[in-house]
Amino acid sequence: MTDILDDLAWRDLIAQSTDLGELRALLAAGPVTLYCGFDPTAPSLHLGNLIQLLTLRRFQRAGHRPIGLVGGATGLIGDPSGKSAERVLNSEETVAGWVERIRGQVSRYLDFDDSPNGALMVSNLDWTGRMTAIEFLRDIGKHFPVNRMLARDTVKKRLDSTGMSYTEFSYVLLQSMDYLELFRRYGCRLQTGGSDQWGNLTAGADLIRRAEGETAHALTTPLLTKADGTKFGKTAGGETYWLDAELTSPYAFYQFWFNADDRDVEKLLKVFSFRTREEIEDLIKQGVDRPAARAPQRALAEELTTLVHGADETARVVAASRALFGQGVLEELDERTLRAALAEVPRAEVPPGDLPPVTDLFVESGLCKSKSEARRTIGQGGAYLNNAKVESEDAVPAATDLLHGRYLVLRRGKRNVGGIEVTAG
RNA sequence: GGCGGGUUGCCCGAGUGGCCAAUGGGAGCGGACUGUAAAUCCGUCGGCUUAGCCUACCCAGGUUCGAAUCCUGGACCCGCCA
Repeated sequence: MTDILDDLAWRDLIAQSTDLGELRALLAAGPVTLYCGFDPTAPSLHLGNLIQLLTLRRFQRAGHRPIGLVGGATGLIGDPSGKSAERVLNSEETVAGWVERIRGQVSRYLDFDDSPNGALMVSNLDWTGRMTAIEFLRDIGKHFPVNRMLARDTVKKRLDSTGMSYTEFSYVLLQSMDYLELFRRYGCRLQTGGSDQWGNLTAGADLIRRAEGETAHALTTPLLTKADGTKFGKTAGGETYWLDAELTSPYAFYQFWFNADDRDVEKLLKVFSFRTREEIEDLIKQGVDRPAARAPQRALAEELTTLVHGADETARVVAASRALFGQGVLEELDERTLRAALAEVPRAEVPPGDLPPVTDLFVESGLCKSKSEARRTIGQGGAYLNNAKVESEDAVPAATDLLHGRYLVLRRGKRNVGGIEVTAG
């Protein structure tokens, strides 16, 4: 088996770490218990969190025991790391709801069994909830010199600008206490996270050394950036790609990977794929040799969509993508697949009877913002009805155009697909 | 408090009485296009019942046949001086 640290290094997944040599020796000596925390700051985790989830999974596959921690307590406080201004506190009920959802998401990527490296799930509310303020201040607070806390980057930046409440100032104590608690309960000796978490991770390792006189490690992954300069995991408009099918449809999720820039695909495969180094290098080569085949993008999209949404869902979105982009013959699609495909794209319903003009349908489906835009698109030859170019601005679909008696597939340009369904009447 | 400059379409920014739905750049969108990629080039880029009409250049009034452009009042922003 390849060394887990070598593998992570090859994948460019190591940004900062405490003593790497020591960590390597520790990992070689036997199963190591490690953890990564996920704060409930939204109803779902997103692509950025996925890197951390997969890192835990990689360690588990290498024979180590991962602990997924959900921040039932820390989510109530708000991590100031990387934030330029104080955050608004979420209500306890809201956070509690998010904790449950995120717990389910984290579980999905780890294997829970009775083996020595079976995963664990915890919430830090388990040990902070019962703690008194006096205990916290005496047992934990005593180990944190204020002068050192003030020197932390996160704090310094905020003191120079908008300031920071005592609540957020204390955040690092809670997260450090989590590490100490997991060290005591499970012998946890490694905490992973994104590079913005470096301060929090090392603070936890420090606390373990002060309180227990033992060495614990921290390892961070670099922040991913895209070749075009936009933030990884965000749409052009800044919208986030979520792991929850309700928030980001599996279709959109699949399309995100499929559309990956050639310049980014190698990086993405290394970071997200569980394929071996040889397989990944082979895919990259295929991409270079025959870019038109989009082999690396396709492999990446299918692997990640399967991982996050399951094989059935992936089969559906692959079929939907092929059909909607004109590679399959729409008329040959069975109704179930067509309906599933259209469920993934912007669409509208129209009442039975005479169909409205194509321009109206483009607006109603959300493909165009106004009728002028729809007319313009048709004039520029970029409008398609059932994969056939719309030739006239006055075009009106006929009843015979309806697929399975009730569906129309609209497309704007090469990539934007929309659907129309005639409501049952 | 005094003096001066500014506020234009998604963003930046030109426009000092009719030729202004408003130059130019960016973003976006369509096409060329081989690939649902990038780059490049071309086109497009307020709305509508589209030979026309409606709404728009910070807000409210006014002058004028006609105002983004002139006048009056107001709001906000920015410099310089106290």
